[in-house]
Amino acid sequence: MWDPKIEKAIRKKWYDSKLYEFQSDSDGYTIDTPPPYPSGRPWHIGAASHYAQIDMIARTARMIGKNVYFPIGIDRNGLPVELYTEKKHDIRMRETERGKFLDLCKDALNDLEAEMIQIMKGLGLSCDFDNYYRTDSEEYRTLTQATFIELWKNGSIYLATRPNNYDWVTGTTIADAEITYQEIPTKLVHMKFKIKDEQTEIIIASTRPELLCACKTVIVNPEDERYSQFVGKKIIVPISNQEVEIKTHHSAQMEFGSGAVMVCSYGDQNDVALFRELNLEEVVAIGLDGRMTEVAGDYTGLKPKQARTKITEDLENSGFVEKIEEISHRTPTSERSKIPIEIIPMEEYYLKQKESVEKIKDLGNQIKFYPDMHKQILMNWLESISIDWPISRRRFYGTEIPIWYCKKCSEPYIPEPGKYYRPWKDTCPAQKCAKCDSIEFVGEERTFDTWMDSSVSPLFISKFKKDEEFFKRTYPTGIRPQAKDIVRTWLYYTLLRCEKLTGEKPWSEAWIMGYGLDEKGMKMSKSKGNALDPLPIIEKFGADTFRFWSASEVNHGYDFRCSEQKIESTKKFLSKLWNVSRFLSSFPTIESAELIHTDKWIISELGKLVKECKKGFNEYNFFIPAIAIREFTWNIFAAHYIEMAKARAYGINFSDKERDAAIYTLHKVLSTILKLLAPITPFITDYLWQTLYSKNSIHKELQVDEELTDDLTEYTQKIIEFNSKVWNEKKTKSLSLKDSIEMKVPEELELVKNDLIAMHNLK
RNA sequence: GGGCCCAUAGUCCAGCUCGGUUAAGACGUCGCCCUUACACGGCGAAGAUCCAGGGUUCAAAUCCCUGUGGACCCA
Repeated sequence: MWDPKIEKAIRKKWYDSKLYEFQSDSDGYTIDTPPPYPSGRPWHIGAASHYAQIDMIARTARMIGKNVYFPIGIDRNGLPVELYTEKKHDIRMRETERGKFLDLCKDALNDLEAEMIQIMKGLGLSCDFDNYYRTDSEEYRTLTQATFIELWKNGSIYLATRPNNYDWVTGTTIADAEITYQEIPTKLVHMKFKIKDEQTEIIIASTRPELLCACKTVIVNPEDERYSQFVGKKIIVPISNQEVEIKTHHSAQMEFGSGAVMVCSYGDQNDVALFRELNLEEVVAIGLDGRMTEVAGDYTGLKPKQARTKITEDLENSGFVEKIEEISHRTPTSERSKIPIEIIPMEEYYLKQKESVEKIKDLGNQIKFYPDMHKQILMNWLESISIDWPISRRRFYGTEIPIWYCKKCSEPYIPEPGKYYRPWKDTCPAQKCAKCDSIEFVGEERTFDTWMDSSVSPLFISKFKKDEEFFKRTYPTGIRPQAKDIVRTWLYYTLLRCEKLTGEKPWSEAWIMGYGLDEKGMKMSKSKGNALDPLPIIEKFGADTFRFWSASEVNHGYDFRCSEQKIESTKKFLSKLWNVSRFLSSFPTIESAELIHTDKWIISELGKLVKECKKGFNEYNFFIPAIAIREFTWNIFAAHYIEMAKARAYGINFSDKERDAAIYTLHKVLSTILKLLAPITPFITDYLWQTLYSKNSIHKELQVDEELTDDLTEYTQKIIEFNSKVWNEKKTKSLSLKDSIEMKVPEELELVKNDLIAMHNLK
């Protein structure tokens, strides 16, 4: 029986002999492997499946003769490790000395990373573990900073104070791409606003009454006749008592609430747009600590949620409330901390992206997507880009923004690219300010959005600005494999950065995989508690079982369900393959033979299989070969051909020539199956290959090609039907399968008659 | 509100591009069976109004339209 414990020794042999080494001095096929983030156990089973499939891409490419450059990195920048470290040591980042905090993060990452690499090796990945990179290494961060410096110099980056998405739990700005929307139950408060100098009231509904103090106007739809008489008049905001003008704007929906909308800085992105468009004076009602500022009067210091409760009570007590509705509101929340974000004006660094949208569309169209439908995710995202990308973060564990400012005149100093800078602790490389000659500088304390690091991965692996010759040979790289959910972030930002820096696409192909879902079809996540830990599953059933499950479970590009039971049952196929091989191992291999019709029949079915597999390999869709191989091996080769050829292979009542033909064909078919399976299940195929056919690894072989043969596949159905008929007949008559029976082979099977007679012991 | 994908046996999934087979396979269930590779097996059985309605057609799971339900993305 196939024992997955053997995998360990096989793996060791591969890695020790540098079987998958890339020849860096000649042209290669480069995989822009996603550097996984070591966020701790359990590693997502969907991710494990994802990396297993990326490895199949590499192996497929090697088997068609490509010199595969398959680097692997670990993404180590960003928020998750900071939160992990805070929790682990029960400390607060901002209350800890920065250097010490960074050290603690680094230690945590090293532990998590070691475990992650063990899992990846366990999966049998054929990437270059000896030279794995880290996105927080001096070398990588130097590149991130150098690309920033270049973009700063060519004017692609600027500082601006704008209303930004602010996550007050983690204390940092976040990009639109880091926002997720959640339906959250909330109260829609219908408030009475009094028109100045009149005895009339207007009802205004809002989910954010705590922002009354930041209300600068009330808008109604220009078409809305109910309010036309009030347009231009002053209205008095309850509680805060400021007077604001009623204006018309098409964004006021007549059907929502009363049709009149209060505009505050800032309840949502529409407010932001209105403040800009109507040139309203911004009021900062919520501070960086996530609490109401002094403009909130009695509510100063409260968190928005508390202030909302309190102000709602006060409004009710003062008779300003008409009614309160319970509604479900689509609320923007931070992808990281899961809390509703606030929109707060802050100064941040921006990378221009609006101007690049058309160029990125072009690049996107130059790239072949597998599957093609997922290109649409990128195109949809490009359509919705409305502001530039805020790239600075008020966090510690990230690549530092390499800028110093003159203490006296605030002139920025940008260092030379090519070195790693830490302005929060390093002294400024400049002697004096270029503008005012002052000699004192203040280092920038902020770090980059981690996508600033990840988005240069194709440049890093192709040695951009480091090895010109290698870069020219390697870039644009071959393929970017990645998951569907980070198209709008990783894929998009990489296109943006690489376009700006090289003017070219970063890869020729993009391969987009779906998500791993739980048994019920829900997205798996640690927080929901439905995440499956891949490690014990791989240990229990072996990497090949896991890999074959991954390939055979679902068509490429679609989301897939994960269940341990399904993975376990996949193991049966490997056992089948093992037993077939065990049977064949009792026969010698034969160079050539004169085939009879039964042999030619299975060879033509084999040809069909090869063709089908090639189709799948060409699209890097391993579902196609996995399903086809299983079907062929189990239900045609083992069930029918082996049984038909068995007597002949043993040489019972057949000539030596006929015997040799059977043996030759058996080995021909099995060795082909092994090669076709090699990219999917590299362990068992290599083991069997070396046991039966060669001293060398199967992973040094080229993939089989179709051979031109007579097409006898029309017999397949007839053979299956006849065999079934005989088995049924014996069953009805309570005969054992080896018992003799009187049945006539139909004329249409005349060509394979002798094998059928021997197989069924026909009279 | 817009986009995208999906809907086929208890479960997963193929077939749909290019209309015509008895709608394939796997898992699970149920019978029978040790047949010199394999009981992690073999043989066999049950199990599908192909989401609904309409249209095109001699013929629709497949093409078109309209719904319904689900997933994801965006506003």
